[in-house]
Amino acid sequence: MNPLDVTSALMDGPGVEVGTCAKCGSRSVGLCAPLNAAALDEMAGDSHLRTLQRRSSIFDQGEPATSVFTLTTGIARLTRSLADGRHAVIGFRYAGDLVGYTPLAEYPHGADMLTEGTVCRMERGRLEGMFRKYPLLERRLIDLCHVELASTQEHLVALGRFRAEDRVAAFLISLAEAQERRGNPGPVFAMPATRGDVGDFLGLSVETVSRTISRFQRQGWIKLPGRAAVELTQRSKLMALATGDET
Amino acid sequence: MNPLDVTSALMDGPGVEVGTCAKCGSRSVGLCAPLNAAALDEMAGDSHLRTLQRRSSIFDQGEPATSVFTLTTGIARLTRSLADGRHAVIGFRYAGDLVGYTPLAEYPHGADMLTEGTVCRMERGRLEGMFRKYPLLERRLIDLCHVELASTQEHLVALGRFRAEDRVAAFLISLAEAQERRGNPGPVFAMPATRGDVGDFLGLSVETVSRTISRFQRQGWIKLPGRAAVELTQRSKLMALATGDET
DNA sequence: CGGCACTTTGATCGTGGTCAATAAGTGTGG
DNA sequence: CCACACTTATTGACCACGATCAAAGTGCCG
Repeated sequence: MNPLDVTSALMDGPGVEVGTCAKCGSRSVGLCAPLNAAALDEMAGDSHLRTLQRRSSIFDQGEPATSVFTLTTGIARLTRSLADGRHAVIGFRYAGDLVGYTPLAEYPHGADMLTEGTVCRMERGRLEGMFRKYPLLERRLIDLCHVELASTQEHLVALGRFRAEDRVAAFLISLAEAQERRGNPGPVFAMPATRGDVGDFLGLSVETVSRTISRFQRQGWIKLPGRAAVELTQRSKLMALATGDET
Repeated sequence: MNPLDVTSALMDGPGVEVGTCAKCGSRSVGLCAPLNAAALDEMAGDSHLRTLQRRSSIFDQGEPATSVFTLTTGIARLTRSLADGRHAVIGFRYAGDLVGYTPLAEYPHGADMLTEGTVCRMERGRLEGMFRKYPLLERRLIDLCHVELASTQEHLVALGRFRAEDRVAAFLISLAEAQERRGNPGPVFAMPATRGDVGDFLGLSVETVSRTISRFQRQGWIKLPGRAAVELTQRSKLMALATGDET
């Protein structure tokens, strides 16, 4: 397991049938991964594709949780806000990830787009109806949730016990790993999150994130070949910080 | 939703049949809540009760995840360790809670007892077999997991954005709420966790936890009527800190 | 070009960590 | 029963990490 997973990690394993969602047009890697063609068609029939601009909201914290979404393209940010305006980024989600499923009446967090992208929306009730018909779907949701839980717990350790430098290193590593799992071979990875987003994710101020990234760059551990890109040139150094191997 | 849930919160709702697990002897509030008598019997037949001493381990992080446990009496602590020996407490679990279920090959965290208690062990494979027979069980597991996820995300916000005082206040509130949900009417609650445990849970040092609790006591917000007990005498003050209402 | 959002860097300050010493429980064996 | 060891808690002194405040600097889009 890697440090500080920015996204749910369970990719198709053995025994997973691969199909294509008619609506989404993309190979199903998320919730629908275990479905066959007929089931995929049925899922697609109940769902609606929507294009979203950068920074637009998919749903807000506290809103009635009536829909679930599959992010089909783009990168999203999950946020939790406090009464006084402080807020935290609790995770990032990539194409293929399921967003907004909860058994609670209201979304416990908000979700918005970091890049422009598309989501596939389905009524929560319809999804729950599909569960009865396709038990594999329910199985899949359990697995996805537990993997997400494990990665959230790693994140917890990072916030509770890592220093600023370690957290930023762990973030960069997990960013790279998430994209590698999704087919980007590197060594350059997309980083559409601003310093502020990263700070809100890691419990740090914008300035500390900026200073730490500058330092990594000065040390030759990373390069920033553009506004929204990062290259990890000395990944092992970052990894050492991220895993807490020595100090 | 309350700040910083120390345990999974989904109690029996409408439509939940109530039975008694023959093996555990206790009313089923956790995973088995939706099962009828026959199903409970079958679950009980596949499970084994074990008594555990204080500080003894239920399972270790990294060990093959072959069993799942229902905590039937006592309080447990979930921990995650790093290579260098640092470790964090990622949650506390109470009687009725499911512990150790994961789709991963190895437990992503360890679990040990804070008090003496008993657990009801079942082979993971058998549980998964039960899923096929009793879809309600699978449904229940999804719900439990998502509620746990939401509470872990709250914890994340607390570690990322709360000051030491706020975190300790949030912890005390959630401790009380967890016990109230389980039938302890208060105003005195059990606190078997040491200052060290609390520190590892909140990302603080022992000294900071001790100082903060001392200050709360001096301010008359709490009382400590014994080694492992706490009474919240001015809950609203703690609540204000915990929710981030004003400063 | 101006306006805006984001980033970088510097200076200063405060929260909370670390180190250290003492106190208060808790358990064990003589 | 007390002596002793051991764990846990408390409190103080000091210091460092990272927040905050402030001010340029850098793209980017209308």
